[in-house]
Amino acid sequence: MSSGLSLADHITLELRADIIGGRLLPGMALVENELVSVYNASRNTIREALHRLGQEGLTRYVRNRGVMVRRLGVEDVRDLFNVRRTLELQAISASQPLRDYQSDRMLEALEATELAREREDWRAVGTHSLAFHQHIVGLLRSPMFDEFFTNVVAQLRLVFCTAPDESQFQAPWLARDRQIHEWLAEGDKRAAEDAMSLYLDDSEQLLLQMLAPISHH
Amino acid sequence: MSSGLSLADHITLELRADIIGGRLLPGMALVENELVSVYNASRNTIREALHRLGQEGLTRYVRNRGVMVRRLGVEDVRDLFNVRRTLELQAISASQPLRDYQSDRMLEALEATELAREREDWRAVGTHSLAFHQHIVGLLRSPMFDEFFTNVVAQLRLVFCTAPDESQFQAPWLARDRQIHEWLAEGDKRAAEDAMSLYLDDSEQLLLQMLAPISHH
DNA sequence: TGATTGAGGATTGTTGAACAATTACAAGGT
DNA sequence: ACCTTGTAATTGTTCAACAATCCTCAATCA
Repeated sequence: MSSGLSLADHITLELRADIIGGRLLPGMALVENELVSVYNASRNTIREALHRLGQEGLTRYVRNRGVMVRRLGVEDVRDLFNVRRTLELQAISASQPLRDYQSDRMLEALEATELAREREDWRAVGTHSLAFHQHIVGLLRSPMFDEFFTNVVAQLRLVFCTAPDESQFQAPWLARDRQIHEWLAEGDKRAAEDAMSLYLDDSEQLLLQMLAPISHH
Repeated sequence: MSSGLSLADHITLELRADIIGGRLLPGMALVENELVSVYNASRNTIREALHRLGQEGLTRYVRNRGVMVRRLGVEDVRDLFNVRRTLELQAISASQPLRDYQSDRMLEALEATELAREREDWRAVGTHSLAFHQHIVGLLRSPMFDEFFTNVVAQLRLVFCTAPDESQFQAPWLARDRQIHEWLAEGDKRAAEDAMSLYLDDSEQLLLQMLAPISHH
């Protein structure tokens, strides 16, 4: 067990995977005692993990009432896309010509998206597509933004959990991602930026109207 | 003690204030047992507070070795200013005409800076000047960015702790802040953006050359 | 009926002590 | 000088207990 990670780290990891993977749905309560028996850890360790998830924005914390998987609303999604627009568009417009390893990492993400689509694993499609966008933000070369955007991505995946599967292939997201990468690789930042801007608008629109029916608290 | 805040919250608050206020200097070890006797709290509670500060980037955590006040280096400062440039310049260039309450909040911060300068409280000068810049970021109207930038500001204040006091008044920062506000209030975003860009460049330059001598270790 | 109140139970907040695991440091042998 | 080794200090984790708070739901009263 000398994995270099503390037990609380492991539990945080597993809980995060369960939330992001949709096995723990928004609104579900995370009761300390239950988790104690599930993970065979002490309450203190569990608490540490829960607090951490709270700071990542994956859970909601109410004093004396505990932790529940966060339920993201219309306002939250708007904020998330404000952040995406600011960071992703800035990353493109301020980017130097793509280095090989940067382009390669993006291509890997796009390939993985393609594979996931072929086996109709829509959750994985979302995951890998977001990985592509994380690499876009990586163009800013800022460790702080990288870490911050990791949380943004996690919260977006949480929104996807609320979504019915079909909505994933309503639009050719993958093709648009590829197009953006293409333009970036060619050095046509203007085209890439415009495409990304439209992409984000459409994506936000889709999520918002998917969330609208669930607006009654 | 029904302050609505948990004990761990209080201790986190006090520790953060001590770090940012320069009473705990970068490199100092935060030993759990010492804090237990200082704050009359149990180790678990202390640990919770320490972990939280770590996630804010104010402390460094090494497994099995504990927590120490973070020592920010040249790379960290460069990252911090990358972030500042991205957010503050974008906030200005994408801003709507200033609402009264927005302008008022900025003016309050500038007045407070002025007062602090008159009583030669250089730490307070830095604090209130940074509050002005936090309000700039507030123009983005993004709760996520607001929270994120709060951490950025905290880390910058940590850098100031390393600095000798004199460096605070080498340049007329306050006048430049005022000028930026002026241009913003008049709606001249271009001028405000350019001034802010220069401001950030100079500020980064100053901090970097102040940090250069301490680059060993 | 309908609103209020008030146990009782469940859950979190906090403590204190204990032990294992890891690290730092110094003493001693080669 | 270099390598062991042992001891102390510190963190990692567990456990059990109790206080504080909140929720539920039934009993009470207008």
